[in-house]
Amino acid sequence: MSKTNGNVLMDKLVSLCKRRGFIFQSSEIYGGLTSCWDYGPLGVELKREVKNRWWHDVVTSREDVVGMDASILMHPKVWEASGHVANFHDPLIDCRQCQARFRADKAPHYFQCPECKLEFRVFDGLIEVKKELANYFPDLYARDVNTYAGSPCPRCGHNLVLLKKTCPNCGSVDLSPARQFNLMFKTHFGPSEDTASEVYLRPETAQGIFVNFDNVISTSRLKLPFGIGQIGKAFRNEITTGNFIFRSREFEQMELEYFVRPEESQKWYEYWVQERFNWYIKLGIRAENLRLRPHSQDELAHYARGCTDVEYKFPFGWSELEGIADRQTFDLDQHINASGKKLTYFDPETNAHLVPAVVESSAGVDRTILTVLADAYWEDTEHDRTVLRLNPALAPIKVAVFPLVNREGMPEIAANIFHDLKKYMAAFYDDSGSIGRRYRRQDEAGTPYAITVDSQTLQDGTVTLRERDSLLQIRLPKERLLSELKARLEPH
RNA sequence: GCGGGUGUAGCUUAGUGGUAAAGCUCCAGCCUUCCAAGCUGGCUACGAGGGUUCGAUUCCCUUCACCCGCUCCA
Repeated sequence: MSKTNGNVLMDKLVSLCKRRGFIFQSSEIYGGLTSCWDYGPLGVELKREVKNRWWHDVVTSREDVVGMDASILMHPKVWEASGHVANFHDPLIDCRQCQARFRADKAPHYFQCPECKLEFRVFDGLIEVKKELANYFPDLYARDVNTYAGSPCPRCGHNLVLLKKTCPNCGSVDLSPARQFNLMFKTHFGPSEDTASEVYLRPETAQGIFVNFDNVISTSRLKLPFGIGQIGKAFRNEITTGNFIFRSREFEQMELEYFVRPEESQKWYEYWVQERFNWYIKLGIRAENLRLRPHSQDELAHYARGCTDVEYKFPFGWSELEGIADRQTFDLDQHINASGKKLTYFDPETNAHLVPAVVESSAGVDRTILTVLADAYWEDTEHDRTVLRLNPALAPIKVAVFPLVNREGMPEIAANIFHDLKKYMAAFYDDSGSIGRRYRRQDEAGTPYAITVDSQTLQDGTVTLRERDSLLQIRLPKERLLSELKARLEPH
């Protein structure tokens, strides 16, 4: 799909979301706030349905998973132990020549020995030297590029100097200094703004699970393997935001940390990759728009043994929805070392303590919402209507109730049906304008079913039930509506 | 943050140095026996702030937001 078409589709989606009350720009009356979005009356229902499905499928329906809900503000040491303080930033450089922006360590670095004039280039972690000098560099993969300047020349032992850095795009040396971007939000804990009170808004929910590991296992009688799930907000000062709700600075995650015996982590990793992929299929996302993308070896964090993304084919291209990672014992080890506490599992089989490995599944709520909306968006040219073909179980409004015309008691009968159904599901009553207009409105909101009271209802008590996607109608006694709808709305 | 593009009603567009038009949507009615029909009436806009000017939506500057790219991830 061309970029232009993708943009058009995204624009239409953004427009529909606003028009129908799914998603609004944050603080719109003040001009908006970059990358922040608010969920309106329909959007919040859709979001709740998505989160409820996850919570049900990953937590409550499983015997081996429990949930929790940690505070967004946590002790600053959590983020030192997790590695976020040290690593959650990227020094970036701008090329003044071609305007390219790149990570500082991606810029080719030229080093020279001032004594013997040995020269070499480090590019993307790889040392490049003339063949005849190769034996001075037995380890062709560089250490951190920043450690070469001042280190001894492998040929003569004098200290190397950094000759220049160049733009990986155009080769220019006219580069801006590297700038640090800390991706964590800092805020003040307590009313006095001294540095001692600085804390972070969590950049992920996972750490709330790790730091509560001991609390949970000592109160929940869990046996390996077991998982702890959490849904909650996370905050990151992303350098580049955009694509509607796809990448924002405040977002919501659905994370599962699944603890396993270290020797079984591969098995469970594969299990969860498949499980999570299937979850999106079950949500009703078309399989041809979903794929799994295993990370290559050089993409992996040093402690991770495997990582696979679930990707969706958005109008703007394939992008990550969720990451599933085999993180080994890294996270618990870090907190064990930093806190000095024993975050271990007592294994009754071997009568010994062990640190479990963890398989993490980290999904984006907002990205799932965007996926659901993009996948459901359909322009039905045959009937000249726009339809959100949402999975009925996810739809913000499950059923709309209409009187065909506003007379002969039809509105009263329809209103009674509406009130009865509203006790059990999100229902919507509408008696304005033509019947066709009312159907169209609900099509755009993704309402899967519409009930219409007509003149035959006055005689035999039956009503029509219209299906959103097929436009087919069945007629049934109004007493049977509730059981019929309940059956149809059951998630499968 | 840097570069490029965009910004008039909910949406799509028109227009002008003298404070703005239309279609659709929406709201209130009328009329209507099943898919955006018709009739009447109504609400709603020049993203924000400065400057130039007698007067700025229009010209200039700044700013904000959105889109694309660089980058990153949920």
